[in-house]
Amino acid sequence: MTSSKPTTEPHTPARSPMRARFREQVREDVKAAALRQLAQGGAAAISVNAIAKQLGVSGPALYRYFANRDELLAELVIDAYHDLAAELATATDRELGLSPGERLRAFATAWRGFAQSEPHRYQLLFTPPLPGYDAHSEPLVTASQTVMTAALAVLEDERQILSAWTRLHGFVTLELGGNFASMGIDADVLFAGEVAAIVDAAPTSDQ
Amino acid sequence: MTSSKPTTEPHTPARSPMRARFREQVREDVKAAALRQLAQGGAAAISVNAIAKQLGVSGPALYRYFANRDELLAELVIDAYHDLAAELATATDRELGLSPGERLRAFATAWRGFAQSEPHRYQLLFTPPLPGYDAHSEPLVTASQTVMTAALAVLEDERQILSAWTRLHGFVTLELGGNFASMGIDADVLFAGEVAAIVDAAPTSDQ
DNA sequence: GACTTGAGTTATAGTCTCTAACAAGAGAAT
DNA sequence: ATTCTCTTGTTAGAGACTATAACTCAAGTC
Repeated sequence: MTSSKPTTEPHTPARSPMRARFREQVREDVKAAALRQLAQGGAAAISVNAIAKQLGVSGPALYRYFANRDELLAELVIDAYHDLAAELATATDRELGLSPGERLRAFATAWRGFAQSEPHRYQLLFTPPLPGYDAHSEPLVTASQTVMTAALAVLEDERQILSAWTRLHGFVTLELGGNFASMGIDADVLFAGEVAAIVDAAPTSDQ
Repeated sequence: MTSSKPTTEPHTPARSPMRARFREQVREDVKAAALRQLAQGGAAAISVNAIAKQLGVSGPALYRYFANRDELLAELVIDAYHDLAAELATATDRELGLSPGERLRAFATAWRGFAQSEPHRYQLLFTPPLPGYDAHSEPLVTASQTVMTAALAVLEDERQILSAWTRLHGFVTLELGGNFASMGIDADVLFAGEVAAIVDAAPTSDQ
C-alpha cells in the first residue's frame, strides 16, 4: 500500500526552494544546448539524447526535467516569442523619441533582424515543426500575444497591424527560404521598398 | 576484375522500356502513399518504412526506387511546385477574358486555395523540412521557376510580383499557422482586404 | 540452358524517443 | 545519529526509424 505511485512522475513540482532553483538551472542548460543544435541543424536536429550526452549525463536523465521532446520544443517556442517581443519593444521604445513612421520602420527592421540573426528560431515560431503540435495550447498563445502587444504599441488599428504583419512575415520567410537569393534579387533594396510601402499605407504615420 | 560494382547501385537507370515504365509506376505509388502520410501528420510523419508496409512490401525494398528519404521528399516538393503552377495558370488563363485586375485577384485566390486545400504540401514548398536540405539544388530551383512564370503572366513588373508574392505568402502562412484563428479574426474578410490592396498597388490593373 | 539484370527478401548496424526498475545521495524528521 | 523520503541519476530494453549488406529468385536475353 503505502505510496502506490507508479514510480515515475513526469513533472516533479519541486518541494524545496533549493531543489527548485537547481531544476530551473538544469532546464536552462538543456534549453541552451537545444538552441545550439537548433542553430546548426534546425528543429529536426534537436535530440534529447544528444543534449544529454553534451551535458555529460546519460540519456533518459533529461526526462526528469522535460516530459518529452515536444515539451522542450514548446518551451523554446515560448522563449523565442518573448525574446522577439523584447527586441521589438526596445527598438520601438517611446523613450527614443521617434516619429510614428520611424517607429514603424524600426519595428520592421527589428523584426527582420531577429529573423536574420536567428533564422531557425524564427522558423520555429511560425512553422509547426511537430506532427501533433498544438498551436492553440494555452501557454503558446499567451506567449504569442506578447508579440502582438509589441505591435499594438506601434500601430493601433488592428487591420493595419495585420496587414503589416503579413507583409513583414511574408518577406522574411521568403528571404530565409533563399527564394530571393536564388532569383538573384537584392533583398535589402526589396525590403526597403516594402517597408516604405507599409509606412505609406499607415495613415497615422506622417512620414 | 569483371564488374567490380559494390553490389548496390542507388539509381538503376533502367535498360528496358518495360522496366522503366514499371519503375515509374512504383515511384508514383510510393509518392502517393507519402502524400497521404504528409496530409495527415506533416512532413515529419513521412516514413519510408511505413510506406513500404502500406504497399505490402518490406522496408528496404523502396531503396531500389529512391536513394533515400530526402530524395523522396525533394520529389514531393517538385511535384507540388508543378501542381501549384498549374493551378495558378488555369485560374489566370488568358482565354477566360479577365481584366488585369481580375486576373490578379484570380491568382491570389488560387494561391490561397492551394494552400488551404493542401496545407502540408504548401508548407513543404516554403519550409525547408530537412536538416541538410539544399533549396538551391538544380531541380528544385527550376521547379520553383514554373511558379514564377505563372506569376509573370499576371504581373510583368518584377517588383510588383515580389511585393504581391510576399503579401500573399505572408497571409497564407499566418493563416495556416492558425495565427488569425487564435486571435478571433475572420481570415476571409482580411484576405479580401489584402487582395484589394494588392490590386490597387498594381498600376497595370485598371480595376 | 546458361547468364545477366533487377527486385525482392532477411539480417544487421546504428540512431532515436521514451518507459521501467533500480541505486544512491541529500535533507528533514525523529 | 539514524531512519525515511524525495529526488536524481543509472542501466536495460521496447519499439520505430534510416540505411546497408548479402542473399534469393524470377524474367528476359543470347
